[in-house]
Amino acid sequence: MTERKPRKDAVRNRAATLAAADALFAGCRSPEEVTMADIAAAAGVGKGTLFRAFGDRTGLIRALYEARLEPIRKAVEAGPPPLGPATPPLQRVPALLDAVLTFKLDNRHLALALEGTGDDSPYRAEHYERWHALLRDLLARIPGLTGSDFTAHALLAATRADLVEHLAGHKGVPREDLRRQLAGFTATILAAARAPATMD
Amino acid sequence: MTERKPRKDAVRNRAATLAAADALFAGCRSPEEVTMADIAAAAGVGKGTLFRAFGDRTGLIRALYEARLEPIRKAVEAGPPPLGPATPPLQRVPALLDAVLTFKLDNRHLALALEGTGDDSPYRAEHYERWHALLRDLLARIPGLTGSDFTAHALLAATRADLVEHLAGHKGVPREDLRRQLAGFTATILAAARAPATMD
DNA sequence: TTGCAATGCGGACCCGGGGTCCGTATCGTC
DNA sequence: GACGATACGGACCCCGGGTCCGCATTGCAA
Repeated sequence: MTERKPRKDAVRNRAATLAAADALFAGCRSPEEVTMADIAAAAGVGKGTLFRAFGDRTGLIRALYEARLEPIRKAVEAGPPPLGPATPPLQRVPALLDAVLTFKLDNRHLALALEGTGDDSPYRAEHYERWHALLRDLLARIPGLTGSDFTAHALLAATRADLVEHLAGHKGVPREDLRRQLAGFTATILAAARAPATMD
Repeated sequence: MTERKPRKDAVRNRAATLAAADALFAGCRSPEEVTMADIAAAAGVGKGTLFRAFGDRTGLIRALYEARLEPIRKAVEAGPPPLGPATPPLQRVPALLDAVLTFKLDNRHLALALEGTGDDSPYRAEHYERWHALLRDLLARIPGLTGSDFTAHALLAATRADLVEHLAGHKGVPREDLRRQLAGFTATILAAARAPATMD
């Protein structure tokens, strides 16, 4: 009912804008130095068009981000192990976190831009909710683990875009090292499930 | 040599500005809606004075933040246990993290404002470096724990201002609950030191 | 007390970027 | 080919961070 098929030039412009924005963000040190006018110009489009299509800056970035995230989302929702739903929690949790980390490594600019919008916290984004809920439920199914809700938040916090950027970008930690570190950290927590903590 | 004693009105204005800024940040939902002009007006001071005293917006916020942080810093550097240097790592690490969390709970507005400046990541701030180095060294002294550097980052990430705000502010998690959750999480990691993870 | 640098004050001003508006061009249909 | 609906684009507005410079205060010295 509220479904109006969009005009052809609209879709083309939308695609052009996304491509241009992606390129610009990828080629800049800080997402802040990419202005909306830049993107419009690079896409060969007027600013009005850009704002009509995405609402505002955050909308544009979010659209880019989710487009990139799509394959991973699918792999998680209905893919083969170790990411897919048929995997037991003890293997799936590390796989999920590694997927998130890998994604942020591959899309540093986007993740940074998204978290850096500043209008509201990244925790209100729906994709964060999804990741968190999934992780929490998996953790809850692991016997011996308590505080799955907070633990899920904490694990995801270890993959925050600016932390990844700081370690991989600024400090020069190699990709595989970072993955190993996160895997080790995750394993530490999961291992504790079998030898429950005594808060002495 | 480069030490010039400041004029009296300068110190008074500086103090007035800090007080006004603190009050304004405390009374607003989002730090973004407090403008420099607002602060200047509330302090009964011109914008020029404000920028002369603190350099820029980040400088002001940082000054506020560090002033508030001072007592904790001292307690950590040369205070009694469990925060002081005489405490063995297994007790001091949880104490430190709880202190950080408590501080952020008590100064949500400041912490949010500081992380939200957006000009560069919170990981470049010197106080972050201090916390991280201290935590890392403590963790390194715990036998059986590996990856102390990353673990320190991850633990601190669990106390990020916007996460705290999301849980305590938006989701309404009570203060004591949050502290317990973080304590539990920390304990989980420390406990794993005695029963090392087998990354099967 | 008065003179005189030096230091600080303040608010008018600038600038750059996000977001809007509306006359005009394009699309798609009849 | 014509005409309503839809989208375009860039001039325009607004607002906030940061600057500048003529003027006031301070503090030292005579």
